[in-house]
Amino acid sequence: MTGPISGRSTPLVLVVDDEEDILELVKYNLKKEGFDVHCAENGVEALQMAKESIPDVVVMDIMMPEMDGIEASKKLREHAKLRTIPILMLTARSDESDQVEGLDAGADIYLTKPVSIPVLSSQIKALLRGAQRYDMPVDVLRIADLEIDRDRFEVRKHNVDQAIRLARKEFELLYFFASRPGRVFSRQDLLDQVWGHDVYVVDRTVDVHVRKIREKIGEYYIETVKGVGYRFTDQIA
Amino acid sequence: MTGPISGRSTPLVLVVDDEEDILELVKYNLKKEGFDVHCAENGVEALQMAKESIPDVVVMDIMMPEMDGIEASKKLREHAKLRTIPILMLTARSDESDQVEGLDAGADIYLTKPVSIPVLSSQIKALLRGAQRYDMPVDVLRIADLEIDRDRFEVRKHNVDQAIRLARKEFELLYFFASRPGRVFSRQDLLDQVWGHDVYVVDRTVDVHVRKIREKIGEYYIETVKGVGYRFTDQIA
DNA sequence: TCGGCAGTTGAAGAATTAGTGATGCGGGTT
DNA sequence: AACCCGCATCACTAATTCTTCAACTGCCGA
Repeated sequence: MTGPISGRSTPLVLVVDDEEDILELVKYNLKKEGFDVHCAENGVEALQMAKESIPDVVVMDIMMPEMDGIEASKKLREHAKLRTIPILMLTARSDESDQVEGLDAGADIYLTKPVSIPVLSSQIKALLRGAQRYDMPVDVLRIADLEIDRDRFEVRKHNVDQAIRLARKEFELLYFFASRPGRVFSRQDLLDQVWGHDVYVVDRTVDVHVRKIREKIGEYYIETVKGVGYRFTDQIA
Repeated sequence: MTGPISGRSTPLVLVVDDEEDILELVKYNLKKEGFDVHCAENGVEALQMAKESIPDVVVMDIMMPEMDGIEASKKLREHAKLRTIPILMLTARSDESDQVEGLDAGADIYLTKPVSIPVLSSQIKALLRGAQRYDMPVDVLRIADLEIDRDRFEVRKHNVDQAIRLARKEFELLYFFASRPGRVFSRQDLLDQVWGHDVYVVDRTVDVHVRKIREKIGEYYIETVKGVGYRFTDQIA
């Protein structure tokens, strides 16, 4: 299960539909898939609930009494706190112009009913992933001429057959850098993000780890920005 | 038209399909919709192209020779520079398990052929919007023909590929100026605001930093106002 | 044309910041 | 218990940046 951006342990999905049996069906199945689910029966209610407990994704029928899905999307996009919530729109009508209208109103994905639960679930996960692609771990991260292998805690260089083994902290630091090439991070940033907010460590410790990484993989990759911090080189793919 | 995250004026879409007539059709229509379009005929080629000119969205058929869409998605997600690119997957097969597999491999949206151009276009725009919402906010000040990038701590000039690196104080001073174009600051103002109220430094020091900035980015940007101080040019090139 | 401001320039020393080698501590292993 | 490894820290050295100063240049008015 992809973790939600909110920091919740299980992502919260707000499902909005006026047909109660569909609502129940979706709710039941999404819960089984490991989501937390809140429900609303129309746009007004949905907006209300969204404001109270900010969901990670909204799944919404387009045809509803009171306030339809299009209108509700627009309202969601107006609220600063809700603006970034991905919206998945559902409809019985497969009318193409509806679909375009829904998307242009701010929906991220448009699915036509009947929708299968596995598909819905995967789409929701895709939306959640989109919200935090930077943190989505891959087993092998490729950058410059490096393959950074998360499972093995080692780094391979192109045209070098011997894999390079890094210590845990060295690896985590390198992985963090390599996921965000070109960006400069202060020592404190790095301590907060790689070591953890609550850890008290002298900031020059970062230097020492950077040195060890450089010793092992080469000087080239991590650059010093004097007076500011370090960055992973942006040169060359 | 939604602006791309890359900073390009028109979003670049990479379309990947092995059927050449479909490729042409999609290309033609997306261009008409205002996108820039690159094409590839299989996963290998797509990966190659993506690395060369990083697209804002990838539209990919799932069934392809050489390397299929699923595999290509996974590879894209492995590359640090490509992993945040949204992927829209297309397929002739409406097989549900394919769809789930595609999404779980890292696609963001899954559409079944035949797909209408307006829908495709709206989905692409939705993806671009989504990427803008989620991607790390970039802290870039654009002025004149400069991009002053605080995340990367460097300055880029339009039509110059080599980024310019300034020392910390130079950068801070330039950023201060560029945030307030046209306004004149006395040396003392600058010392107070950039160096800090409590710092005791001779005011001629400012001159030296201005000189170094001019050496690095060009004479044009910071003007001398005799008897008063300096200012960032008003005229936007 | 000759000072005289005011800004520019080059160079040198001071100050700040990063790199380096070594040390100590602990946890896990042999 | 002795050892190895990973990690944090420190003291020292090296490198870069910042500041200062003084000489220089160009413009303006007397």
